[in-house]
Order: sequence, then structure tokens, then C-alpha cells
Amino acid sequence: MGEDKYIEQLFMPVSIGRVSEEVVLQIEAAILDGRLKAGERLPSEREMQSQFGTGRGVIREAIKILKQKGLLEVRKGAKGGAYVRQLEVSNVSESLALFLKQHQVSPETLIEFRESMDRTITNLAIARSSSDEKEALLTEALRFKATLLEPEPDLVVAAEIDRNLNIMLARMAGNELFEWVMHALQMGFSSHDFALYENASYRAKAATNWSNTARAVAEEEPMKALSFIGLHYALLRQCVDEMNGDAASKVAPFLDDNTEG
Amino acid sequence: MGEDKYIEQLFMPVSIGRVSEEVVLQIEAAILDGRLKAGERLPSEREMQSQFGTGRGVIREAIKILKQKGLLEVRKGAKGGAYVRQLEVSNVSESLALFLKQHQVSPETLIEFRESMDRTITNLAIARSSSDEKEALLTEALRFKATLLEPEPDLVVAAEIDRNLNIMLARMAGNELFEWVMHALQMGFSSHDFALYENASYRAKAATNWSNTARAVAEEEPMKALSFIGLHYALLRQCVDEMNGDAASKVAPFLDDNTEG
DNA sequence: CACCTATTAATGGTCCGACCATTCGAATGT
DNA sequence: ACATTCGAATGGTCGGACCATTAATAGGTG
Repeated sequence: MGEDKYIEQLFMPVSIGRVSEEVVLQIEAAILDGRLKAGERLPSEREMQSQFGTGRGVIREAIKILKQKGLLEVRKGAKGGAYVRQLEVSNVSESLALFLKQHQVSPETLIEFRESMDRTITNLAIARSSSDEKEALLTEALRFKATLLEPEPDLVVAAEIDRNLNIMLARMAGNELFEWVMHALQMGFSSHDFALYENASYRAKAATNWSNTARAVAEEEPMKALSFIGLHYALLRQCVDEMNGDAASKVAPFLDDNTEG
Repeated sequence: MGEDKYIEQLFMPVSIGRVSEEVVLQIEAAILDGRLKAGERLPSEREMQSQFGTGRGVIREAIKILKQKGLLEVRKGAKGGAYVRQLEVSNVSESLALFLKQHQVSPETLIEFRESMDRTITNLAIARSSSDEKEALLTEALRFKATLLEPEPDLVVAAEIDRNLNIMLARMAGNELFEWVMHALQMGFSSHDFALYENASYRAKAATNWSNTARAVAEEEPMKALSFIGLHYALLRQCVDEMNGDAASKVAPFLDDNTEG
């Protein structure tokens, strides 16, 4: 009974404007204020229907929206219902990826942004991460190289490792924001990364370069690491240019000289 | 009639899994594939109801979700309906702001990230922006300073100018991503910026510093500009620390010496 | 007693039909 | 020619019904 009282005080009957919007706002406010915490369960649709003094369709639409926002998780069946959820990066990532996709951001714009972030991340990662983390990064980079140097490399697996390497490095920077933004960018970027590994020549260079970068990080050599980062993006730019049919001669041909350090 | 045929081919009757999800996916795919372009109108709910072979509630929930994603705009009345919309940054911003709010990101995390971006942005802006843009930035910075140095400064207006200055600078970098990410961050950050201007002492320093930064950009002096950027964030950190009751002594007291250059 | 199975109740998912509110455009009347 | 009125299209809301899924419970079986 006491619990019913709490719940009854949680929501006010809807009065103004678009009813469903109002319901969304009230529930969202309750969550962000902490009145509803992660893991807690909202009343059933039919209960809220009477609490808000509205139809069930309105409640359902509101729940769907909040679910889409990532604030709720809906389970069906007995003991089902809407549960408050901890927001995840993937929600932001999806939103950004959708935006990038519809806006047709040029590859160069993405490359430039990511390169600038990678440089900052690399510096921070070298300064802040533990030696264990640095070792783990190197190990993963070597696995990446091994995967790509096989006669018939599994590009799907390689792309997955590549993503993971980027995320690992970002996490080592010790600032969640870098990790999240990096994560978000990769969703709107993966197609280009993929292109880099379809060409056997670039594939080898990029793989070697990643392991060189990881080693420089492990050895706490920021200048070396940044050099390799630069080379990575130079390769990526060259590859993208070639795919677009631009004259490859625009890029320095001596990029071919990349060898194991 | 020909148009009806097109529309009929756009959507397939729903078959698998959660029906509403399927409807969302089909419409979203049609938009992202370009089969539905911005400004175009979707069939009415009742038409889609029969095209998808489902109930109207399902269609409504799907439309609500796509509206929340920012892909659709819904108008009521005759000639109303769901219209395809161009995605805006604010969608990403809101998503990110919501995330930051629920995750209680520490001020230092945000400051650090923004400072690193600001440094990159400043370099790019100096290199790429036109002299007209640089002049405009300086003019706005001076207006900002004038606003803040009044006896009773309007903090709301000041905050607005501050936001605008940041966006202007980011735009001058010539890469939309910086502008967008900056825009997104400000929504989860404004409270702290505000704090900086509530204290009269910080207020004067920050205002002067912004105009110094803008002048350095206008004079194409990147090193100077970056110095001022650094000072801005040093001030912000000090201010945040003080508000948290931490020992202010942790910050160098000679930050007080900031004067007009 | 312990374990498996069938029943039951709660809940979200879907569908239907009705009515309201808003908006546009055409018909109508000055 | 202009203003007014009316009708139709459309989204918004409501209430009820039924289905599908799930967890808990009751009951049977070893």
C-alpha cells in the first residue's frame, strides 16, 4: 500500500498539450531526477494508463520513445514491463552515425577529425595507462598483424580487431569522452576502414604500422607513436583517393617504404 | 495512379518478429536509401496501415520513434502527415547531453576533452578561415567583453555570446565535425561555463582572455592563441575547484596576473 | 522430500472501431 | 474580389478485445 502511494505521487494526470509528449517528459524527468533508478520497474501500461488518466495507446507510444532513447528496456510476460536502463554509448553512437550517414560527410572530413583525436589520445594513453594496458595493446596489435598477413585474411575479423584496437587506445587515455566519441565515429566510418584492408598492399602496410604504433606506445615513445599515427592516416588518405579515381600521384610515392622497425 | 504504384512498391507487408520494429526499419531504410527524400510526404497512417497489413497503432508507434530520431516531422490536419526531415545536429546533441547527464561525467573530464578540441580547432581556424571570419570573431569577442564588464552584466546574454564564440571558432576550422561535437558538448557543459561568469573576478579575466584569444587568431599567431586557450581552461579549472570547496591553493595564485595584452 | 509438469495470472503486442481537434481548400455568399 | 462557411482529410486519443509470452504457482510423480 505504501508503495502504491509513492507511485501515485510519481506521476500527475496529464493536462496540457500533446498528451504523449507530456507523458514522455514526466517519465524522463522521474528518471533523470533519480526518482526512478536504473533497474527499477515502472508500473504496468494499464496501471499508468489510469494514473495518467489517459488511453493505453498514449502510454505505449511514450514508452516506445523512451525505449528508443535508450532510457527504458521493455520485457514482456509476467513480471515484465518497462525497466529503467543505464544509458550506453551505443545510443549516442547510433545517433551520430545516422546523422553522418544522412549528411554524407566526406571521407577527408572524417579522417581529419579522427587523426586529430588519435594524436591527443595517443599522448594521453602513453602518459596515463598502466604497463599492463600497454602490453595488452601490443599483443592485440600483433594479433591484428598476424590476421592480416595470412594468405586469405578474414577481413571481418580484422575489422573487428581494428575497431577494438582503437577503442583500447581511447580507453587508455583515461577520459571516457574520447572513448565514446571514437566509438561513435567508427560507426559512420567503418566502410572506409574496410576499404583500406581490401587492397593487399595497403593491408600489409597498415597492419605493420599498427604494431609499430602499439610498440611505440608500449615503449612510451610519444614522438615515434605520433609518427606512425601520421603514417596510418597518410595511407588511409592515399587509399581513399585511389578509390575515388583521383590521381594517385598526388600522394608521395615513397610511402611504399614502410617497413618493420 | 502511377504514384500509387510507386508507394505500393515502397513498403512490403510485415512478416517477421516485432511488427513495429519492422515498420521502423522499412521506413528508415527507405529514407536512408534515398527512396524517400527530405521534404517528401509519407502516405497517411491509414494508408500505411493497409499497405503494411497491420493495425494503425503499430504505424503510429513507428512514426513516433522515427520522429524522435529526428527523421520525420509530423503535421496534423488536411495535407498533414509525416514528412521526411533533414537531420539536425541538435538530435545528436540531445542524445549526447542526455548521456552525459545520466553518467555524471566529472567537470575535469569535460574540460580536458574540450581543451584538447579547442587547441586543434584554434590551429585549424587560424590556418583556414578568411580574414573576414577572423574579424567577425574578434568583434564578437569584444562585444562579449563589453557585456561582461558592465556593472550588472546580463549573464544569460553573456552565456549565449560565449556559446556563439565557441561555435564560430569551430566553424572557422573548416570541418563540420568539430562544429557539431562542440555544439553537442555545450549542452552537457553549459552549467559549468555559467559558473565561471557568476564570480565577478573570474568574469573579468575570462572576458579579457576571450578577446585576447580572438585577437591572436585574427593576427594569425597560433602560439599566442594557444596560450590564451590554456589560460581560459586554467581559469575554468580553478573556478570549478573552488566551487567544489577544494583547496584553492592547489592552483597557482599567479593566475591573478592576467591583464590586457 | 525432490523434481518435473501443467495451469494460471500478469503483462506487453496487436488490432479494431469510434470520436475529437486541427488544418486546408473548395464552395458559397456577399 | 473578398470574406465566410463548410466539408474532407489527417493526426490524436480513447476503450475494448484478443493474442503471445513469461514467471510463479499448484499439482502430480518418482
